[in-house]
Parts: sequence; C-alpha cells; structure tokens
Amino acid sequence: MKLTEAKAQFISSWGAFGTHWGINRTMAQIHALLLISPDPITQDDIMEQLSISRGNVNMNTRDLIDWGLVERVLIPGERKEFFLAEKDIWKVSTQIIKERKKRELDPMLKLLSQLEQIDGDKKNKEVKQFTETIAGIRKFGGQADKVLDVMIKADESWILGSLLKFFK
Amino acid sequence: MKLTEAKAQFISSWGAFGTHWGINRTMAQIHALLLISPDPITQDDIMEQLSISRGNVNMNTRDLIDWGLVERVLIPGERKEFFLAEKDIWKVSTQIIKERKKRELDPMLKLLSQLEQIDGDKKNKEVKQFTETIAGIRKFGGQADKVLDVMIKADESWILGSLLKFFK
DNA sequence: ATATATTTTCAATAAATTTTGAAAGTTCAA
DNA sequence: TTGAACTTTCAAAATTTATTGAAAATATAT
Repeated sequence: MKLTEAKAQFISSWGAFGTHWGINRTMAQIHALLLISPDPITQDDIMEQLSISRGNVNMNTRDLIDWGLVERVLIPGERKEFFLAEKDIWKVSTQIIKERKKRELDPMLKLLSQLEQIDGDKKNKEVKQFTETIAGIRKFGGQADKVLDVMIKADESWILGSLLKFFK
Repeated sequence: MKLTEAKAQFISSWGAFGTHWGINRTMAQIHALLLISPDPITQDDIMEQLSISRGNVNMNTRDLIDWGLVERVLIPGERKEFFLAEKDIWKVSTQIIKERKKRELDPMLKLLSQLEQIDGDKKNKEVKQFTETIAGIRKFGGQADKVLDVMIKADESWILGSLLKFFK
C-alpha cells in the first residue's frame, strides 16, 4: 500500500472511530492528520488536505487545543500559525482520560450523590430499587474515578510500567 | 428530594451522559428507566413515562437487547412483552466493554496492522512518522485489548476483587 | 378461521449537529 | 496610519441522525 492511500484510510477511519466516542468526525480527522504529520502544519494545509472550510478548521483546532492534544507553534520568520500534535500515544490517552473524567465522570458522581438521598419509605419497592441502582452506579463510578486518578498521576511510576509489561 | 423528581433527573442526565459516549439519548434514557424499575415494564409503560413513540421504543429496546443489557421477559397470563434490565453495574459495564471492544477496538486494530506495512523509503520523514504513529497506536491498542480481555474474563476471579478493593 | 391485541417496519418528518463562507476582527510590517 | 496577511466569528445552509405514526406483520384467544 502506498503512503497516500494509507494516510487517507487512517484519517477516514479515525474520523469514523471518533463518532463512536462522542467526538465529531472532523475533529478526529484533523487530529489524525496532525498525528501523522512530522512537522507543524497550517490552517491552509489542513483545509487543503481534508477539503474543509477555514471556519471548520479554526473551530476544531481550537477544540483540540482545549483538549490539550494539540498546540499552536510559532515558526520564526513565518506569519502564519502552525499546529502540532502530541505524538506519544500514552500521553494522548492520559490527556483524554483526564479531560473526560473532569467533564463527564466528576459531574455525574456529584449528581448521583445528590440523588442518593431521596425522601420516601425505604420499604417501598420503587424507592428501594432507585436508591440501590444509584448507589451501585456511584460506587462503581467512584472506583473508576480512583483507578483513573492513579493512571493519570502515576505516569512515570514503576508500578504502572510493570502492570503494562505484565499485559504485553 | 422526592422520588419522582429524582427519577426524572436521573433519566435526563443518563441520557445526556450517553450522548458523550456515542449512544443515542433515547436509548440511554430507556436504559436508565429500566435500571430503576424494580419489575419488568412494557412498551406502553416506556412510551408513557418518556413521552416517546412506539416505534422509537421498539427500536431502542431492540438495541439494548443487542447490547445484552436488557432482556424480554414473558409474564404468565399477560399478552404483552415486558422488558427487564440487568441491574448489577459490574455486569453492565463488562457487557458494554465487551461489545465496544468487539465493535470498535478489534476492527481498528485489524486496520492498523494493515496500515503498518506501507511501501516507501523508511528514511523519508513522512513515511517514518506515519509508521511510528500507527505502530504506537497499535501497540497501545493491543495492550488495552489484553487488559479488557482480562477484565471481561476474570469476572469472578479473586485477583480483580483484590484490585478493586485496593482502589476503594 | 376470525377477530383482536401486540409488535415491527420504514418512509416521511423533525430535530440536532456540523459545515460553510463572508464579514468582522486582529496582528504586524512598513 | 494604512493595508495586507491572517484568524475568528456566527448566521444561514447542508448534512446527519433521531423520531414519528400509520400500515404491515405477527401472535393469541375464542
């Protein structure tokens, strides 16, 4: 397979993949393009390579920057801004996990702990199932929360390295 | 907070939560409703409680069944079909992980291993970055794959219990 | 068999999301 | 300053995705 074809396939699949994870297709495609670009590239490069509008590129690169996956770089002597993606997949994943935890898991756990205290007869079947379900999810979520914290923080620790080697 | 209000909040948030995970809002809401319903409920119950059409309920309950999260139950003497959700959150998560792995991770890994062999000069910067990125993602994905397999299979193992207690 | 209850399908419609592109905003060199 | 290069914004348009509802299919009781 030739590079051009492989690139196109990767970008397209990565975009499709993204849509299964609540990420919009274009953002994932731009990310894919940046991941395989050895050097920083410009808005115009992205527009051209993905055939999308300037506004679209602008919005989605901003999002990628908000997610901490891409940075703007200034190249001396150049007027335009360039974009560069973090290439270390472990760091990429850690960053995504960190953001999603902050944006989704933490608020959900907060809500669940509020919902756990409802007034009503605990003998009542409906009340009982509701509190049990909420408690179950909250407990599970709390555990996940801790596991993810360890993953995020233990970036350089021996324990994680060992665990990963164990599963290699 | 009263049960009715808490229920409504839970269903609505669970639905919003779902959309961040590539699951449609209604499917997540039906799942939420079933999770807090102590007894099996019918299509009409779901239609009424969520104010959605029959066709919509039918489609989304089918999907929930495909995901292995909900089952149809027949109640003796009743003409209608009833739906019942798996309530054990650990089982629910395992099931979701299992399905997503099958539907998304496995095909992606397959594609990546194809993309890893491209023809071209390995000294070329573009070729080099492409193969490195693909290899990096594949390696990471492969590890994740193994970790998930362990989680899925080790359902009853002491090791997992210990790990979870460790993080509690 | 027939009528009745229930479920499924799917084309049409509605809603939500994404994309565009042109205008407004910004930066910077001369 | 001015104006050229570049970036950002955002209302309108296009696209994608979800929902409806009525007709068709299926199942069940009599």
